[in-house]
Amino acid sequence: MPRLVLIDGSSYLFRAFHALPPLTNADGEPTGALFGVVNMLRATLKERPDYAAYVVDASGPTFREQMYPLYKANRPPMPDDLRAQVEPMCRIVEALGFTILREPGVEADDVIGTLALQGAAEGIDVTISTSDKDFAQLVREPAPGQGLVELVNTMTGSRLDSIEAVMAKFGVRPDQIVDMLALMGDSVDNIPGVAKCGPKTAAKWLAEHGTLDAVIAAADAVKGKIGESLREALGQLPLSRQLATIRTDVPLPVTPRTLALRERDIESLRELYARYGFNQALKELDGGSAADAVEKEPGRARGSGRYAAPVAEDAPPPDPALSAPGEYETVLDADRLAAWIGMLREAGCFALDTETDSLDPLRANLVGISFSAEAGRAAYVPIGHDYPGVPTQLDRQSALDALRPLLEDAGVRKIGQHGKYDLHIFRRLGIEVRGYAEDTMLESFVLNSSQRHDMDSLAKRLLGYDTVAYEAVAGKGAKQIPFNAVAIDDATRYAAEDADITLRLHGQLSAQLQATPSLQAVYREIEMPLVQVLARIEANGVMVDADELRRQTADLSRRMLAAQQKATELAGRSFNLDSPKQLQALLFDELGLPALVKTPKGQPSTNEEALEAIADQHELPRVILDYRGLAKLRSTYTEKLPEMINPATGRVHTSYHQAGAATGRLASSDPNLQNIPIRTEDGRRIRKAFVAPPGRRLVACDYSQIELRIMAHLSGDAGLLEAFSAGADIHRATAAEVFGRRLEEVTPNERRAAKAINFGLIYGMGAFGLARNLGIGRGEAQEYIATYFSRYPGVRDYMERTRQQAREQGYVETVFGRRLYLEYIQRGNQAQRAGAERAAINAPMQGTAADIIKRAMVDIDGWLAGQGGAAQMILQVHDELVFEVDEGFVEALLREVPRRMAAAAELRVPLVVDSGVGADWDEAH
DNA sequence: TGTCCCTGCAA
DNA sequence: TATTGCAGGGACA
Repeated sequence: MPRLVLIDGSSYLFRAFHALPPLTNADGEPTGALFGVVNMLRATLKERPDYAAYVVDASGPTFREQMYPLYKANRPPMPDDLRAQVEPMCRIVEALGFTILREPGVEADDVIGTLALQGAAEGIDVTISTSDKDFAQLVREPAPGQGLVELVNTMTGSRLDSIEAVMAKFGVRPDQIVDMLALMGDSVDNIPGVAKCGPKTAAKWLAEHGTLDAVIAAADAVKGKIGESLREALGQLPLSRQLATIRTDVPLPVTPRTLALRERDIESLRELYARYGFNQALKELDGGSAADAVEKEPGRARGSGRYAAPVAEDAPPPDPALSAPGEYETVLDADRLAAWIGMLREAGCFALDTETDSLDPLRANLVGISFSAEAGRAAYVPIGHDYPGVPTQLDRQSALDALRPLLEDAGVRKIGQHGKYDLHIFRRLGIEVRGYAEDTMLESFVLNSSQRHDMDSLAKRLLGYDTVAYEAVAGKGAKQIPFNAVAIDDATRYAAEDADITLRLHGQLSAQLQATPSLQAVYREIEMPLVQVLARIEANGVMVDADELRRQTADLSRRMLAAQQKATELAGRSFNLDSPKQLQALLFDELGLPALVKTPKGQPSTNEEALEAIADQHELPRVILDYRGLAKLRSTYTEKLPEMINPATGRVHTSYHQAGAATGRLASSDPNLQNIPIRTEDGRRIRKAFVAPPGRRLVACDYSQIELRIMAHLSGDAGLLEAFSAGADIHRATAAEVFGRRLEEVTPNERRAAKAINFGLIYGMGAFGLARNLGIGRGEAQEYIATYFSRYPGVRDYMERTRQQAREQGYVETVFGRRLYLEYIQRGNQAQRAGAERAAINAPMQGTAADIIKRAMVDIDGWLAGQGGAAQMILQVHDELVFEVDEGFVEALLREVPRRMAAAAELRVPLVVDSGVGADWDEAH
């Protein structure tokens, strides 16, 4: 949605004049207010509004003075030092590309009010940039076809973007603000009000009566001194209300659409900045073009590259404050720590980061803590540095004890970058961080999941800033030293910057999120609540029977050896069975077997499909296939999992990546517990090693066919909806439709084919893929697909709509509004576009399923918190949740969890949850 | 030592 | 020429 920024120029000028020291340039001209305003405007430009206006008061009387001659009568004349800055300010504002508006007869407020409502009505999101609280009366929430109206105060960073936010700040709704202002009066503007009535009283009355008129009507009933004051003021109140009302119907020579931001006039800016001594701004002008060039390098494509960064955003101008080193303090004594804690508490919101000696949050030791509540200012508290000659640091326990009340205070909001890591560190030190409210990694993920979300990338992309690389302070590769061996001065540069940058990133990212309420909701209602849930699951871990795995390793080893001997015999020479390259030479060159499958690089493939294809021509391929299956299980699972047991807990703790999969799914690593085998007998045995401790059981609950159900919901196809509503076996029902059978006539083979079709549809399959999967001809596969679509026309239409939508807007959405941007859908080559279309088909289903289970996890976690530790969530595998449960609590859990999972979304088909109980994961599944 | 390639496990 | 991931071993610079 386009955005219009309306800047209340007069209010900023006054604020900056009084807030900043009386600076002058080399010629002695006053520049303080100018400096403040220019910085504010450059910050505004960084957010790249589509339209912008800088609104100031014209000279001469306004309608308010005609209405009430005493209006603003006691306002002192503008100081000369300020007056002198007005003209240069206008020149800079012009040169920056803003339109300046000055309307005689009305105040700047009325011009802003009029444009704001016009803009919102035209579907433009409007940001009013002001330090004047009276504008709260204009706040509007977005409606269909209409933009929102929000307030920001760039000086303080505060933002009022919803009715709720206004309520929180003033205790009344935006539409009650004028009534409140009338009751309170305003001594600065000389608006009369009720004596002794401040915001609290006004809000109380309005909460009771709703409107000023109702308060007036009920005035006789108000008791006490304040009641007398109210009755005395009655006559004045309607006038006060009128004076406080910002007009929204002023005839203007412009409309929002005529306020497009102009190209900035570099030459004039250079001259003006030089004249007034704005060196940082000047540097930005000169450095800007170089930074742009750097940023326009293509982003690193990831994975298949079917989607990646969407429209390459132009590099933001580098933050000038970043070109100078930030004001970073090393905190080495208790007094400074106390001072910082006081500051952070006062700020109410700060960025937090920890430094440790390991990447594994369940093993890492705390080395230092950094925080920042103001851009450019940050502190680093070293507490675990350890090298010859290290300065005296704060004692770790006393530092933690000092920080604990702040960190555990839910009323003080913390901002982090991948804060789940820091939550683990503090939890292991006995501190439960509360008020973990913002995570820049997740903000970035929700805004555009296919970009990178590490801090270095974010800083580069959003701030045009190169962070101090970890390698620069700790070295890299074999020479890397643990962070506790890094010199404290270097550590401060690195760690304090992390907190500083996190805070700045949040400023940008939260503003971007505000612009899209659906994304804001995904972030606020799904991702942020999930952070603590995932941290708990990771901390719980799962019990693994190492002895069982060792027995399996021995068994696998024995069978691998036999296969190896057999293979050597068949090949007539020894070779490395693990080497695709050697295998390729042996099979296709020496033995002359046909190479029917190619790798993506064009080499003859030795993968399963290729070996199966030649298994009837030679004995060797079958032996290799057997060997491979065994080797995979041993190297990836039975050997590795025992090594992953955390000695401190005796359990295996995976790590869930919340910003891992572009569709919104979680990913798991170290170890990956989302790909434990199940399909073969040998593989399934590994699940027997995932066990419950004595007195407990494992309970597994999984969604039945959730993605197909989502397809039914999204497509609205009558046949599919009916099948699910009737509780049918969906693959059997599909087979009956496609093959023209009655349900009971469907053969196992037909059901298998139907299942392949159903899954293929979820992945955007074509006839070629289905043919290969089923081992049938392309023509036959095409017929199946055609028949499927004729039986389920809603699905066909939905797929076409989705492609269309993806092509037109560049992204697709889940039921809950999560987006996946598809860069290559518009500008890729043929293959890339086709790939992007398949991803577009898949993402709404996969992503909605991810949204649903995430919601269920948050809900269930809340429920479990009240169950006294009788059960814990220990695994998530995309459509399945696994719990470790006291034996006596199993029944209760089975009553509650499937119900809550099924209730996590209201679709046009029921969500069905299956569950199982056992001593190990295999039994429970 | 770091990186790419091939392979294969899960939903 | 079927989606999303993680990870192992080999090969090579």
